[in-house]
Amino acid sequence: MEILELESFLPYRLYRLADSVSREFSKIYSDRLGLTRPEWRTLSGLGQRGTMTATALGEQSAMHKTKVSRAVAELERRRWLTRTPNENDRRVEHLALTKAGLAAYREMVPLAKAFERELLARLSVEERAAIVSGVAALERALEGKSR
Amino acid sequence: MEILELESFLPYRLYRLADSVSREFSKIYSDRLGLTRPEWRTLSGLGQRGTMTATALGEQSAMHKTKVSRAVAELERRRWLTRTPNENDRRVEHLALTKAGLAAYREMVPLAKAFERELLARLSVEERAAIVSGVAALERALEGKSR
DNA sequence: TTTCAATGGTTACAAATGAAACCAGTTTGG
DNA sequence: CCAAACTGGTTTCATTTGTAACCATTGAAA
Repeated sequence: MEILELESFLPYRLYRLADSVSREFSKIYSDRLGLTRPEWRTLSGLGQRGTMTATALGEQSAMHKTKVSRAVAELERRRWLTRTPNENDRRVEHLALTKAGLAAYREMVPLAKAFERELLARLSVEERAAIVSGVAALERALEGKSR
Repeated sequence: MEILELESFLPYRLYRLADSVSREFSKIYSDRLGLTRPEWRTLSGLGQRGTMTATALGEQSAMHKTKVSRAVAELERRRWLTRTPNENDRRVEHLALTKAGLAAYREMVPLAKAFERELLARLSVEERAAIVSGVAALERALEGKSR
């Protein structure tokens, strides 16, 4: 009978790997700042780009709009971001970090970079190149088709 | 000010990629058999190994024991698996697929393999080698440390 | 204009999840 | 023996998630 070896099945391995990395990383923003993943991504997107609409945030960070909506609401509650209505189109709001939000972002950036660095430091030069280019290749392969 | 580029941040890319692949693949077992991911993994684990305990299932397929418990309950409800109490240790149950469960498994295996094949077919030989060895390298790097 | 489809964003509801408490049963150390 | 401490597995409860319905506004078409 034909069997499937789960441990070698790429979708499974990929998911498991991502999950485990993400879980590890989440300790940083969760333990430290009490953020959820959508909240962290929102903080990160706004920190990086300055000002964005909720839709743009969702596109940049691959989040469903309800996730964005809730994350934004929570960060607003903490007074880490503010909304500014768009003059021309009153459906749209521009989101930006406050001083406090920016401070949190600034605290996170070096931690995130260190995390990534340390993760990659456990690999050899070739392995690092392999994972980076392999991921990039799969990303390209999925463009359009998925999502 | 130091910023973090989310789109290049490995944990994010990995998660996004895995999520997208997994979502795509889930259509197969979800649309076709109405299974959730934990259920699919349970089916797959038992199909592959024949008989397992819930704990073993959780280890093999990286699932929390509550997920396993619920997935097993659902597959049992469908009469796709049966439980047999362990003689020596009455806390333990051995799980195995029924005829119907096996039939579902047999239906899934070629689909899963085709999915993986088609995904990899979009990559060049080098890219395929890169993703496979990169993932393997990261898996090794995480052994022990995480989870 | 008025209507109708589309868009930005929020909300309501149901399902999936994780943490912790729990219930057997089992082992270990006095 | 007997009382912890432990283990396999389930259940409860609070939180997170996704889908779909929704509201307000805008743009396009008639």
